[in-house]
Amino acid sequence: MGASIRDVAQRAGVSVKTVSNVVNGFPFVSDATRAKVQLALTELDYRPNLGARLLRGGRTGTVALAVPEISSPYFAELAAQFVQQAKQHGWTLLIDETQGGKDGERLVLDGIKSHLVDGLIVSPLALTAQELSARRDRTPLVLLGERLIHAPVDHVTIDNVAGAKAATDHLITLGRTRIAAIGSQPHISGGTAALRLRGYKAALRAAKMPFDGDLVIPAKSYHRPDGYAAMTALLDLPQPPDAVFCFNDLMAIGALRALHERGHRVPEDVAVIGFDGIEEGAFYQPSLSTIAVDKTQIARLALDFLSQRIDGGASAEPQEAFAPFELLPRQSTLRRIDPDSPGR
Amino acid sequence: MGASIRDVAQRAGVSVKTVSNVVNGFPFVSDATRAKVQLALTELDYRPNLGARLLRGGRTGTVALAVPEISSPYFAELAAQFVQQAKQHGWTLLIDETQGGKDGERLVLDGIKSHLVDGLIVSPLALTAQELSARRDRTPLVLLGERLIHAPVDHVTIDNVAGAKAATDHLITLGRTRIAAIGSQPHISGGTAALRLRGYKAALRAAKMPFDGDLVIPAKSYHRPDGYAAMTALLDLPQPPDAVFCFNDLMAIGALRALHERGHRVPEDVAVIGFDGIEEGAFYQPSLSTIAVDKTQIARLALDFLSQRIDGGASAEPQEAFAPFELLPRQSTLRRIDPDSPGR
DNA sequence: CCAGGTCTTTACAACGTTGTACACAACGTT
DNA sequence: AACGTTGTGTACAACGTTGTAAAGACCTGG
Repeated sequence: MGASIRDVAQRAGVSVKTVSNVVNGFPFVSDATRAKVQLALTELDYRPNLGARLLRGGRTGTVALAVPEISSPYFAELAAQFVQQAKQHGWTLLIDETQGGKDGERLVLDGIKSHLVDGLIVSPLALTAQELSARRDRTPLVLLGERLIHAPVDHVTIDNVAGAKAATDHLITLGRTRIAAIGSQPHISGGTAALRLRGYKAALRAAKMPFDGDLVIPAKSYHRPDGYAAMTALLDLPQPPDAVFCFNDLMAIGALRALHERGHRVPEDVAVIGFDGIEEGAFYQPSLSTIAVDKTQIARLALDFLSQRIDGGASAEPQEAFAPFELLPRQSTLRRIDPDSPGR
Repeated sequence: MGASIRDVAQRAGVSVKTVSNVVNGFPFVSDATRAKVQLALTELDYRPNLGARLLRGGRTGTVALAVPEISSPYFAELAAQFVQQAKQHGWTLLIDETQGGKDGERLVLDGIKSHLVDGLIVSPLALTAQELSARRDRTPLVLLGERLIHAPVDHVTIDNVAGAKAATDHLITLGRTRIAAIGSQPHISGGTAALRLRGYKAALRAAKMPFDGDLVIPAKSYHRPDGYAAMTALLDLPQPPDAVFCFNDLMAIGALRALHERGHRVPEDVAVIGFDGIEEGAFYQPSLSTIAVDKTQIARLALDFLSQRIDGGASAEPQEAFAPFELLPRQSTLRRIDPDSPGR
């Protein structure tokens, strides 16, 4: 066991409370005693017991981020942003993985480790607004992503409809006429997939282009193999598309892979654009055009919300914020292009 | 505030200790009282206060994993393994990022959040054995990676020399004669880079091939742009190589990108192999040959060690374990190959 | 020299939990 | 009838910290 505040007090010849005051920077401590205590503090290598502090009603200085899948580049990069930004708030970030299932998400929300974290940021995939409202735990919470947008909880997202529309518009501007979409999720309403599909449709409508249901391929898990399979299916159509909007970058990379294997040129035969802006896309061959979401902003906004909640800006209405996105046209859509210097 | 054990006791009409006994599965509680308490427990939605438990000397059920960079695919995939395996031990995993610096690593080791975690797994980049031994914190610790191999601490790694030799052997078997290496770190001794370089040299020696220092390019941070820059430098040599062994997959992908931009065919003109076995490599164009390390095993071994330490297999000598690796030959080295089905 | 203030330090209680020690009942054995 | 045994429940203290309240030290001005 390490030294307790009691040991320090004894060594410095003062009361425990005085030590506590020094440790916590309480202003009214004379320089003389402060020095004595500091000395004892370092001599004994004192480290406050977080358990006791926590019990006393304090903060742990820890916030948790729960994502569906930490090995997915988008979430890994997002988590990295959160780690850094959290540091600036003086927080340690605890990263957890829900594995996309209801159970995992409910577990986190129900606060397995409640009391251990000061706040919670969750990127839900499966949970419904109903289940969310039923939660008992009182830990401050911020949601990420687009589900549950009507839940009574702070929420950070991006404008998925606008992003999807921008992606599709880009393909239209290039003169493509049969534009496919990969990643719809017909059985889930109100989710990211539904919003991106809406943006896709809106762009087609605005350009007075017909909507062809055969060109919309559903996907379950948004990984590379899903994009690969979807693209394969599209190429098997009697009339294959000349452009594809994938609802995330990972599927876009799977699609690019399928196109190459089947001997189609990108972007000449088929243009491909993704969504997310993961680093992997910038270095892929060809480099992947994408709608890059501002992960730094997402982290910043979410942590600001959380900070407010924790510091007791209590009563306030649930807030919502939108992080910006950016169209990054790269080789997978731009025909004539000098090899852009990688990394961008 | 949630209900405390006191509230439950009152409602059930028993003492607090009895409630505690029920909660913790203490055997000598009659079925009648047990039922009463259970009822009160669920009615009040009781959740034990971890702070108090912790203070009382218990465990938190949390272990921390500290990696240099969570956004790097290798570490993200590794972390995902740890999350899952930790779940099987009944632990929650706290992921932290040291950002590769000494300060970050020392901070973790010195136990900012000591008392909060039952154990610690650290993948050190910068810390020396000396600094490690000086640590005061008594939290059980397991190291990952190859630095500090002589420190008095449990350690999980892979045989980097053998892995690097296997990679280089593979290139030699293909008949390559000018084999470059990307990723040396001349100023750091005993680290991963040094070991992989040693394996590379051993393979050359065994094949009676000359060692050419010009073909060994140092790299600082092991990211895609580092591989890109290194490959560019190699191609500018009067006698460029016909094969490259990159010390990790990310740099290999950067190298592939550079080769493509300069119009070289892979593997016909230059064969490329990486190290790590990240998912990204399987889908790259061309798919990346690699030495795939068994991340599942790494996580399992490390958590087993930690489990032993925590459960007080105290006195035991520091242990060391090696996780297996596997040569995965793919398109970036194999000349004639039907497009291998992606994902492997 | 004292009242009243400011600055500094302290004793005490409380946070919620569990280990220890003990009380009490019910039982079977001498 | 007295005894130990076994099973079931309880009171109390302690873990390390900090908020509260109040005591002590030291000033200042009347």
